[in-house]
Amino acid sequence: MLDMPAPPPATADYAVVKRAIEFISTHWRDQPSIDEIAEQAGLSPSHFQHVFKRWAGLTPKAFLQAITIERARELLRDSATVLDAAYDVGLSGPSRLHDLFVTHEALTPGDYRRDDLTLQYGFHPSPFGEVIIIAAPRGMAGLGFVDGDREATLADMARRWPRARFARDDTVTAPYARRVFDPAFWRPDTPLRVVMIGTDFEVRVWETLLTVPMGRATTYSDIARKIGRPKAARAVGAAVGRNPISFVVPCHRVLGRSGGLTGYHWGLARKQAIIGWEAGQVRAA
DNA sequence: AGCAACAAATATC
DNA sequence: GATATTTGTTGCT
Repeated sequence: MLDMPAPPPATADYAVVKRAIEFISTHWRDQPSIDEIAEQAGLSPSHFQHVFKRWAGLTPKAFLQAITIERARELLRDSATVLDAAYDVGLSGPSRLHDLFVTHEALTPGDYRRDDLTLQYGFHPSPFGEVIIIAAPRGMAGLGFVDGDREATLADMARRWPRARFARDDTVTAPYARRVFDPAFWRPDTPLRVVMIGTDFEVRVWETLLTVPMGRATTYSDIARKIGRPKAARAVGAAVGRNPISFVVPCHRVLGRSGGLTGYHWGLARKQAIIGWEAGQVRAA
Protein backbone atom coordinates (compact mmCIF):
# COMPACT_ATOMS: atom_id res chain seq x y z
CA MET A 1 0.00 0.00 0.00
CA LEU A 2 3.02 2.20 0.19
CA ASP A 3 3.08 2.61 -3.56
CA MET A 4 -0.61 3.41 -3.77
CA PRO A 5 -1.45 6.80 -5.28
CA ALA A 6 -3.63 7.72 -2.32
CA PRO A 7 -4.15 11.34 -1.29
CA PRO A 8 -1.50 12.63 1.11
CA PRO A 9 -2.24 11.19 4.54
CA ALA A 10 -1.79 14.51 6.26
CA THR A 11 -0.45 12.73 9.31
CA ALA A 12 2.56 14.98 9.51
CA ASP A 13 0.32 18.01 9.25
CA TYR A 14 -1.72 16.69 12.15
CA ALA A 15 1.26 16.82 14.48
CA VAL A 16 1.48 20.56 13.86
CA VAL A 17 -2.24 21.05 14.12
CA LYS A 18 -2.44 19.06 17.32
CA ARG A 19 0.19 21.23 18.96
CA ALA A 20 -1.67 24.32 17.84
CA ILE A 21 -4.97 23.05 19.17
CA GLU A 22 -3.46 22.11 22.50
CA PHE A 23 -2.03 25.59 22.80
CA ILE A 24 -5.30 27.19 21.83
CA SER A 25 -7.36 25.17 24.27
CA THR A 26 -5.14 26.14 27.18
CA HIS A 27 -4.72 29.81 26.19
CA TRP A 28 -8.00 30.79 24.59
CA ARG A 29 -8.62 33.20 27.45
CA ASP A 30 -5.89 35.55 26.27
CA GLN A 31 -7.03 35.47 22.64
CA PRO A 32 -3.77 34.32 21.07
CA SER A 33 -2.92 35.79 17.70
CA ILE A 34 -2.16 33.59 14.72
CA ASP A 35 1.48 34.58 15.06
CA GLU A 36 1.65 33.35 18.61
CA ILE A 37 -0.02 30.09 17.73
CA ALA A 38 2.33 29.57 14.81
CA GLU A 39 5.29 30.16 17.09
CA GLN A 40 4.00 27.58 19.57
CA ALA A 41 3.60 25.09 16.75
CA GLY A 42 7.18 25.76 15.76
CA LEU A 43 6.53 27.18 12.31
CA SER A 44 6.71 30.57 10.67
CA PRO A 45 3.30 32.27 10.50
CA SER A 46 2.98 31.90 6.75
CA HIS A 47 4.08 28.28 6.72
CA PHE A 48 1.71 27.57 9.58
CA GLN A 49 -1.23 29.15 7.75
CA HIS A 50 -0.44 27.02 4.75
CA VAL A 51 -0.11 23.73 6.60
CA PHE A 52 -3.19 24.41 8.63
CA LYS A 53 -5.35 25.30 5.68
CA ARG A 54 -4.24 22.20 3.80
CA TRP A 55 -5.13 19.99 6.72
CA ALA A 56 -8.40 21.51 7.91
CA GLY A 57 -9.84 23.04 4.77
CA LEU A 58 -10.31 26.11 6.94
CA THR A 59 -8.07 28.97 7.87
CA PRO A 60 -6.88 28.97 11.46
CA LYS A 61 -9.23 31.82 12.19
CA ALA A 62 -12.27 30.06 10.74
CA PHE A 63 -11.21 26.91 12.56
CA LEU A 64 -11.08 28.77 15.85
CA GLN A 65 -14.53 30.03 15.10
CA ALA A 66 -15.75 26.49 14.49
CA ILE A 67 -14.63 25.09 17.83
CA THR A 68 -15.79 27.78 20.22
CA ILE A 69 -18.43 27.13 22.85
CA GLU A 70 -20.70 29.58 21.08
CA ARG A 71 -20.42 27.60 17.89
CA ALA A 72 -21.07 24.38 19.80
CA ARG A 73 -24.22 25.85 21.27
CA GLU A 74 -25.28 26.80 17.78
CA LEU A 75 -24.78 23.23 16.62
CA LEU A 76 -26.83 22.02 19.53
CA ARG A 77 -29.70 24.42 19.16
CA ASP A 78 -31.89 21.93 17.33
CA SER A 79 -29.97 18.76 18.01
CA ALA A 80 -33.12 16.97 19.09
CA THR A 81 -34.73 17.52 15.71
CA VAL A 82 -31.48 16.43 14.08
CA LEU A 83 -31.97 13.01 15.58
CA ASP A 84 -35.62 12.86 14.50
CA ALA A 85 -34.92 14.04 10.97
CA ALA A 86 -32.08 11.57 10.46
CA TYR A 87 -34.41 8.63 11.03
CA ASP A 88 -36.92 9.96 8.53
CA VAL A 89 -34.39 10.48 5.79
CA GLY A 90 -32.62 7.20 6.40
CA LEU A 91 -30.06 6.21 3.83
CA SER A 92 -32.29 6.80 0.84
CA GLY A 93 -32.14 9.96 -1.17
CA PRO A 94 -29.31 12.41 -1.22
CA SER A 95 -28.86 13.96 2.18
CA ARG A 96 -27.92 17.57 2.36
CA LEU A 97 -24.82 16.86 4.36
CA HIS A 98 -22.41 14.32 3.02
CA ASP A 99 -21.30 11.71 5.45
CA LEU A 100 -19.80 8.30 5.65
CA PHE A 101 -22.53 5.78 4.83
CA VAL A 102 -22.57 2.75 7.01
CA THR A 103 -24.46 -0.51 7.28
CA HIS A 104 -24.07 -2.32 10.50
CA GLU A 105 -24.93 -5.50 12.28
CA ALA A 106 -24.94 -5.97 16.00
CA LEU A 107 -23.45 -8.76 18.02
CA THR A 108 -23.88 -9.28 21.72
CA PRO A 109 -20.87 -10.38 23.71
CA GLY A 110 -22.55 -13.77 23.98
CA ASP A 111 -22.91 -14.08 20.21
CA TYR A 112 -19.29 -13.59 19.41
CA ARG A 113 -18.17 -15.75 22.29
CA ARG A 114 -19.73 -18.72 20.53
CA ASP A 115 -17.30 -18.85 17.67
CA ASP A 116 -13.60 -18.67 18.10
CA LEU A 117 -13.40 -15.20 16.64
CA THR A 118 -10.19 -13.97 15.10
CA LEU A 119 -9.84 -10.25 14.59
CA GLN A 120 -7.27 -8.80 12.24
CA TYR A 121 -5.64 -5.49 12.93
CA GLY A 122 -3.36 -3.02 11.23
CA PHE A 123 -1.86 0.44 11.62
CA HIS A 124 -2.42 3.27 9.17
CA PRO A 125 -1.93 7.03 8.88
CA SER A 126 -4.94 9.33 9.20
CA PRO A 127 -5.58 13.05 9.38
CA PHE A 128 -5.68 12.71 13.17
CA GLY A 129 -2.54 10.70 13.70
CA GLU A 130 -1.87 7.01 13.26
CA VAL A 131 -4.85 4.72 13.75
CA ILE A 132 -5.32 1.08 14.58
CA ILE A 133 -8.12 -0.63 12.72
CA ILE A 134 -9.74 -3.89 13.77
CA ALA A 135 -11.43 -6.04 11.16
CA ALA A 136 -13.91 -8.81 11.90
CA PRO A 137 -14.88 -11.36 9.24
CA ARG A 138 -18.08 -9.50 8.46
CA GLY A 139 -16.91 -5.91 8.65
CA MET A 140 -15.01 -3.31 10.53
CA ALA A 141 -15.14 -3.78 14.28
CA GLY A 142 -12.82 -1.16 15.73
CA LEU A 143 -10.85 2.01 15.20
CA GLY A 144 -8.59 3.72 17.68
CA PHE A 145 -5.89 6.36 17.66
CA VAL A 146 -2.27 5.57 18.43
CA ASP A 147 -0.72 7.96 20.91
CA GLY A 148 2.85 6.91 21.12
CA ASP A 149 2.95 3.20 21.59
CA ARG A 150 1.32 0.72 19.22
CA GLU A 151 1.48 -2.07 21.78
CA ALA A 152 -0.48 -0.04 24.31
CA THR A 153 -3.04 0.96 21.72
CA LEU A 154 -3.57 -2.63 20.67
CA ALA A 155 -3.95 -3.63 24.31
CA ASP A 156 -6.46 -0.85 24.83
CA MET A 157 -8.54 -2.10 21.92
CA ALA A 158 -8.08 -5.79 22.71
CA ARG A 159 -9.53 -5.29 26.16
CA ARG A 160 -12.91 -4.72 24.51
CA TRP A 161 -13.00 -8.24 23.05
CA PRO A 162 -11.43 -10.36 25.75
CA ARG A 163 -12.15 -13.70 24.06
CA ALA A 164 -10.95 -12.85 20.57
CA ARG A 165 -7.66 -13.77 18.98
CA PHE A 166 -5.68 -11.05 17.24
CA ALA A 167 -3.56 -11.28 14.11
CA ARG A 168 -1.83 -8.42 12.39
CA ASP A 169 -2.54 -7.95 8.70
CA ASP A 170 -2.30 -4.42 7.35
CA THR A 171 -3.45 -5.46 3.91
CA VAL A 172 -6.86 -6.40 5.33
CA THR A 173 -7.35 -3.15 7.20
CA ALA A 174 -5.83 -0.78 4.64
CA PRO A 175 -8.99 -0.50 2.50
CA TYR A 176 -10.98 0.49 5.58
CA ALA A 177 -8.46 3.20 6.44
CA ARG A 178 -8.63 4.60 2.94
CA ARG A 179 -12.39 4.81 2.70
CA VAL A 180 -13.02 6.00 6.23
CA PHE A 181 -10.78 9.04 6.01
CA ASP A 182 -11.28 10.03 2.39
CA PRO A 183 -14.61 11.77 1.83
CA ALA A 184 -14.40 10.83 -1.86
CA PHE A 185 -15.31 7.28 -0.82
CA TRP A 186 -18.32 8.32 1.24
CA ARG A 187 -21.05 7.15 -1.08
CA PRO A 188 -24.42 5.59 -0.29
CA ASP A 189 -23.94 2.95 -3.01
CA THR A 190 -20.77 1.66 -1.35
CA PRO A 191 -21.59 1.68 2.33
CA LEU A 192 -19.03 0.67 4.89
CA ARG A 193 -19.83 -2.53 6.74
CA VAL A 194 -19.29 -2.38 10.46
CA VAL A 195 -19.86 -4.90 13.23
CA MET A 196 -20.90 -3.58 16.60
CA ILE A 197 -20.16 -5.83 19.52
CA GLY A 198 -21.82 -4.67 22.71
CA THR A 199 -24.82 -4.92 24.99
CA ASP A 200 -28.28 -4.00 23.72
CA PHE A 201 -28.10 -0.66 25.41
CA GLU A 202 -24.69 0.17 23.99
CA VAL A 203 -25.63 -0.84 20.49
CA ARG A 204 -28.73 1.33 20.60
CA VAL A 205 -26.64 4.30 21.66
CA TRP A 206 -24.11 3.68 18.88
CA GLU A 207 -26.86 3.28 16.28
CA THR A 208 -28.29 6.61 17.34
CA LEU A 209 -24.87 8.21 17.00
CA LEU A 210 -24.72 7.06 13.39
CA THR A 211 -27.71 9.26 12.60
CA VAL A 212 -25.98 12.47 13.67
CA PRO A 213 -24.78 14.10 10.45
CA MET A 214 -21.31 15.45 9.99
CA GLY A 215 -20.92 19.02 11.08
CA ARG A 216 -23.75 18.66 13.58
CA ALA A 217 -23.76 17.70 17.22
CA THR A 218 -25.99 16.26 19.88
CA THR A 219 -25.97 15.80 23.64
CA TYR A 220 -25.93 12.86 26.01
CA SER A 221 -29.40 13.70 27.25
CA ASP A 222 -30.85 13.98 23.74
CA ILE A 223 -29.61 10.50 22.94
CA ALA A 224 -31.05 9.25 26.20
CA ARG A 225 -34.42 10.66 25.24
CA LYS A 226 -34.17 9.30 21.73
CA ILE A 227 -33.69 5.72 22.88
CA GLY A 228 -36.54 6.01 25.36
CA ARG A 229 -34.48 6.26 28.54
CA PRO A 230 -34.81 9.98 29.21
CA LYS A 231 -33.10 9.78 32.57
CA ALA A 232 -30.18 7.64 31.47
CA ALA A 233 -27.93 10.43 30.23
CA ARG A 234 -25.14 9.27 32.44
CA ALA A 235 -25.35 5.71 31.23
CA VAL A 236 -25.35 7.06 27.69
CA GLY A 237 -22.13 8.88 28.47
CA ALA A 238 -20.55 5.65 29.63
CA ALA A 239 -21.75 3.82 26.51
CA VAL A 240 -20.51 6.56 24.20
CA GLY A 241 -17.13 6.32 25.87
CA ARG A 242 -17.03 2.59 25.20
CA ASN A 243 -17.64 3.00 21.47
CA PRO A 244 -15.03 0.77 19.82
CA ILE A 245 -15.21 2.28 16.33
CA SER A 246 -14.36 5.88 16.97
CA PHE A 247 -14.66 8.41 14.17
CA VAL A 248 -16.89 6.02 12.18
CA VAL A 249 -19.40 5.99 15.01
CA PRO A 250 -19.16 9.70 15.68
CA CYS A 251 -18.77 9.89 19.44
CA HIS A 252 -16.95 13.18 18.89
CA ARG A 253 -20.29 14.77 17.95
CA VAL A 254 -21.65 14.36 21.46
CA LEU A 255 -21.30 17.40 23.68
CA GLY A 256 -22.51 18.38 27.11
CA ARG A 257 -25.83 20.10 27.35
CA SER A 258 -24.17 23.50 27.73
CA GLY A 259 -21.81 22.99 24.80
CA GLY A 260 -18.82 21.81 26.79
CA LEU A 261 -16.62 19.19 25.17
CA THR A 262 -16.78 16.90 28.24
CA GLY A 263 -14.65 13.86 27.55
CA TYR A 264 -12.94 11.98 24.78
CA HIS A 265 -11.14 8.71 25.14
CA TRP A 266 -8.52 9.80 22.62
CA GLY A 267 -7.96 13.27 24.09
CA LEU A 268 -9.95 16.47 24.01
CA ALA A 269 -7.54 18.11 21.57
CA ARG A 270 -8.31 15.36 19.11
CA LYS A 271 -12.04 15.80 19.63
CA GLN A 272 -11.68 19.47 18.80
CA ALA A 273 -9.52 18.66 15.82
CA ILE A 274 -12.13 16.30 14.40
CA ILE A 275 -14.97 18.73 14.97
CA GLY A 276 -13.04 21.51 13.24
CA TRP A 277 -11.94 19.24 10.39
CA GLU A 278 -15.53 18.18 9.80
CA ALA A 279 -16.60 21.79 9.72
CA GLY A 280 -14.10 22.21 6.89
CA GLN A 281 -15.40 19.14 5.05
CA VAL A 282 -18.98 20.33 5.30
CA ARG A 283 -18.02 23.68 3.88
CA ALA A 284 -16.24 21.98 0.99
CA ALA A 285 -19.23 19.78 0.18
C1' DA B 1 -18.32 0.32 42.92
C1' DG B 2 -17.79 3.49 39.06
C1' DC B 3 -18.90 6.57 35.22
C1' DA B 4 -17.35 11.23 28.83
C1' DA B 5 -24.47 13.75 32.96
C1' DC B 6 -27.81 16.98 34.58
C1' DA B 7 -30.63 20.24 37.05
C1' DA B 8 -31.48 22.59 41.04
C1' DA B 9 -29.62 24.67 45.07
C1' DT B 10 -26.16 27.31 47.24
C1' DA B 11 -22.15 30.11 47.51
C1' DT B 12 -19.31 33.77 45.59
C1' DC B 13 -18.10 37.77 43.34
C1' DG C 1 -27.49 39.84 39.03
C1' DA C 2 -24.63 36.99 36.80
C1' DT C 3 -21.45 33.00 37.22
C1' DA C 4 -18.87 29.17 40.17
C1' DT C 5 -19.19 25.32 42.90
C1' DT C 6 -21.67 21.68 45.34
C1' DT C 7 -25.20 18.26 45.94
C1' DG C 8 -28.76 14.82 44.95
C1' DT C 9 -30.44 11.65 41.53
C1' DT C 10 -30.05 9.08 37.85
C1' DG C 11 -29.34 4.04 34.80
C1' DC C 12 -26.34 0.70 33.26
C1' DT C 13 -22.01 -2.27 33.51
